[in-house]
Amino acid sequence: MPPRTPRADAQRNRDRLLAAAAELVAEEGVQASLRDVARRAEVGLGTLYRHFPTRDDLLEALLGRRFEALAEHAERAERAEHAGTTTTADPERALVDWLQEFTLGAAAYRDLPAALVATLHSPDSALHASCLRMREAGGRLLLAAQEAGAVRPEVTPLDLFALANALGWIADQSPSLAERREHLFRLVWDGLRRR
Amino acid sequence: MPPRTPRADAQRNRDRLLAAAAELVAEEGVQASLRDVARRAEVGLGTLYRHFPTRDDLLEALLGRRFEALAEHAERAERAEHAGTTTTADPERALVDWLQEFTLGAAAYRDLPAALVATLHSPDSALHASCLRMREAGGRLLLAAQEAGAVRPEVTPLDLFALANALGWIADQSPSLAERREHLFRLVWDGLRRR
DNA sequence: ACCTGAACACCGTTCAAGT
DNA sequence: ACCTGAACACCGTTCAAGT
Repeated sequence: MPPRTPRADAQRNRDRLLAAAAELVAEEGVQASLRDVARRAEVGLGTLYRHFPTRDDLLEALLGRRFEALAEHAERAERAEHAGTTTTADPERALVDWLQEFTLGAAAYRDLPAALVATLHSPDSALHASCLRMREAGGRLLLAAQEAGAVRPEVTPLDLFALANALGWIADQSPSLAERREHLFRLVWDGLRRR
Repeated sequence: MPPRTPRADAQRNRDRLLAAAAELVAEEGVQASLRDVARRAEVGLGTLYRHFPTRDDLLEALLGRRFEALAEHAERAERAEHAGTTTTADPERALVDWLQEFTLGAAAYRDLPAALVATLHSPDSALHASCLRMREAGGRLLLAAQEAGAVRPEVTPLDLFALANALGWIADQSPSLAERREHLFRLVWDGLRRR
């Protein structure tokens, strides 16, 4: 038998929890109180744990679509490069554009970068899969840019992941640093380019 | 009258608290439980708050010397450059060396970088003064390196502070990134150099 | 199947009571 | 002058009891 559709009240509670979490996490960051989420959703605390046994499960529900979109973005750029015949495919440009968007996504909420990096060593996290897919898609864009001679050969996909998260982390730590996000991005990016 | 020497038991408690905090913060990072610190010091919880009203007061007590030393390091290098007559003063080298040490100091404990960056907007923090002195000393080393044509003119002291903290943050987030600390430092540093 | 909230073991912070 | 620990208002997580 195919999976049954969930009971109507369960589905409703799940929706309410996600809406409440989206608000609260946007306001207070990844560390927002789960009790507050349940309260705002007007749902019992146990109900939250039933739907999202772990904080990472909740975050994955909030961010999954965005991360999938980022992976697809990279995969699309990759295919465009392979198909590049008449038009000059520009692997460097493709990587920069993607990296900018990735940096924004990795810092969608305050303290999200730390959660994403933690994912590296906890394969059971609900965020692990979508995070890995993004890293791999970005890694292939990196390789193309390196083969085109635009990026230093000793840069690894992990370096990219680390630096993008670090840039997102900085910007979320202080308003005066948030202003300098693009400037800092350019400085770091220039460190990755072949000279 | 000059300030009286503290009562012997008060001095003893302060020492015990600092010793316990040094251990615990080294083990668990800046967020270590203050209750645990008091317990390990075998001291009442109120005693901890009397000596260190704020977590930042405790951290300043733990790190003050180290930060002062870093500021002095930069100031020494600065004076050496001014006095540079026969020997070739090397402002770039002086800045890199200092920045390496600064990056290590800013990440002396897990999550310390976040506390230091927070200092930017909270002038009442106990960490503010020593942090500011470091930033200013580093800023003068930066200026010298820029005047020597070694570093891009659009890099600010705040950029330096932000990037050093970001590098320290990365290294403390995951063992596999800690291994790449020097490599990442070189990549970022090369982004700051004039090309 | 699913929901609820009390219960447990923790926090940070304050403050009345002691010496 | 300094120390102590109970008290308060919060957490995250679990689980017996309900529908």
